[in-house]
Amino acid sequence: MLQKTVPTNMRNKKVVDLHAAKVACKECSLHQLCLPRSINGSDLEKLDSIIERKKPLKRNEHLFQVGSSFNSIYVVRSGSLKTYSPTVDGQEQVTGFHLPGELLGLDAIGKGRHPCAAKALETTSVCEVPFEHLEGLSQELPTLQHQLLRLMSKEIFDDQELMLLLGKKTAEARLSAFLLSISLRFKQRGFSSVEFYLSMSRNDIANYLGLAVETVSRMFTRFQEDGLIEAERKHIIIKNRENMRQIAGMNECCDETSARDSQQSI
Amino acid sequence: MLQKTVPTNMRNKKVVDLHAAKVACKECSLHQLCLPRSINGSDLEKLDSIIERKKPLKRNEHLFQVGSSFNSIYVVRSGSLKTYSPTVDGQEQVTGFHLPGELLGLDAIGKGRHPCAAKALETTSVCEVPFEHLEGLSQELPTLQHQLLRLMSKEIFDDQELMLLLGKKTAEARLSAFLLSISLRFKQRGFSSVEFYLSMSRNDIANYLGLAVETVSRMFTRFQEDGLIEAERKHIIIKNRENMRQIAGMNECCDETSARDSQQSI
DNA sequence: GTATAAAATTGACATTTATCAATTATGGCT
DNA sequence: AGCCATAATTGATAAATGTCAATTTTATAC
Repeated sequence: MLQKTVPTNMRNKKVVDLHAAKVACKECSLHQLCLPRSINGSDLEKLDSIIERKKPLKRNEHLFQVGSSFNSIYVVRSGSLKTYSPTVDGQEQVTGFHLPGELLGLDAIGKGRHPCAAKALETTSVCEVPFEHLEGLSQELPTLQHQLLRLMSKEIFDDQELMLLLGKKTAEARLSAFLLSISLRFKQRGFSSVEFYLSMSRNDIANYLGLAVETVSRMFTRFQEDGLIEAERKHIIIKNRENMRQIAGMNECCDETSARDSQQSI
Repeated sequence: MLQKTVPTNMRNKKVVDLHAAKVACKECSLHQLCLPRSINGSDLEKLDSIIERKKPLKRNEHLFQVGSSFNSIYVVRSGSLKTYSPTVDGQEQVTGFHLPGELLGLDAIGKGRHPCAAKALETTSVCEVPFEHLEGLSQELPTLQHQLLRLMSKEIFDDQELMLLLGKKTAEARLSAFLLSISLRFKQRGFSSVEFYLSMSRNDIANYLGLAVETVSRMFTRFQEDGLIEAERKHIIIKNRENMRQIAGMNECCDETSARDSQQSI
């Protein structure tokens, strides 16, 4: 049941609004969790039976709030969300954006409470995976346990990359890396990596990258002047990926690595 | 076997150089992994049998290098290490410091290669836990699987806290939060949270916090002028924890939460 | 114990990015 | 379709932190 029917035109690489996109199961991060070759049909049904589908969230609705008790992890099916934590001074820190096929809630296992909130950036639907059931099933199915550990490890790895960005990079390097990251993730989901729509505001981007909105806005302007991108609001076209890589301080290998990894698991 | 004999004077809260400290097993992050109440004697032996003790590392020796293949996770027994990733421009980004009882290598599970290197900051000994065996044993022992997931979740959570620090906080807030974090971790291991020795250089601290060495040095000076700490090189005494909390932008609850969590698991 | 290298500190200055303020554009709603 | 709140852009200025350079202190090696 997870492998939602996907219109054929969605499978082709084309500009697509996440709002309308259903992720192909083959691209879904749960692919290895729910459809690994090593799991046979009846085991698959077991997994399928523990997954609950929630009714779609509207824009700005919360999937979970800060401090709410942790019961399930979630997988984005369509749309997108941001996760954010409150800071003492009443602000918020955006900790991540979540596209179809990506998991939410892994940071809550330890304490049993969600340290961040998750809010839909657009109309969004998710699969809910009750954690107790997932743990139980992982106990039976070694490949499922393995995949779960891998996905959590990937999360740790990705967070460390972001730490590097926040700690060491200039504003233009941060924005460039951000756009390339989004581009790659679209590509991995079978959509165009050259032309896409951002579902988050400039404010959210700035917050995520540890910059002021104004700085992000200026960087968008500069990138256009320099012919790196075309941007009209949320509609982005990557014009010169190679230069953007250099600005982001990425060597080609980074991109390759990520791409390779994604084929393996996510 | 993991519960290494600890001199009684080490169990008391006193100033201690990590160099000489062996973590008490009760404080060890592997406590729940290797000695959970729900695991009986024979199961415990199974776990014990898969753990290998490595000969101590000397200062500046590597536990693993960037890109080396991932086979085991490691737990610090005594001493301390830093983990760091190379950046394109030949610099490095310090991604973490690891005190006795803390795990290393969780970020490598996903790709099967270590994305960062681990280097001893002083004479350091570690337990090596072959990952395949750990996975296999987790398959048998639900509590072990659960604990492993919890520890990975905690790592994700901690990384997100650091992201917040790097993205939103001033230099003084970063250093203050850093010192409080170290202080708390000493406390959790049964050592003084007021007076301790840092095993890392100012350079490493600056790198970790995304600051210039000079800035860190100036902040140390300012903290002393303001009576927040006494610092002579690596020897630190916390004089005014409450003010430091405020500067770090932490509400009291943060500290509590961390402390509570640590009792539960780490 | 002395020489040498490495680490830490301090000051002067440059640069980046944040902040404040004003304007324009956009999207949601009736 | 038009109004209003929100989001985005742009400019001017200020503040924080980085960079460069010099000095002092500490650690390491012979």
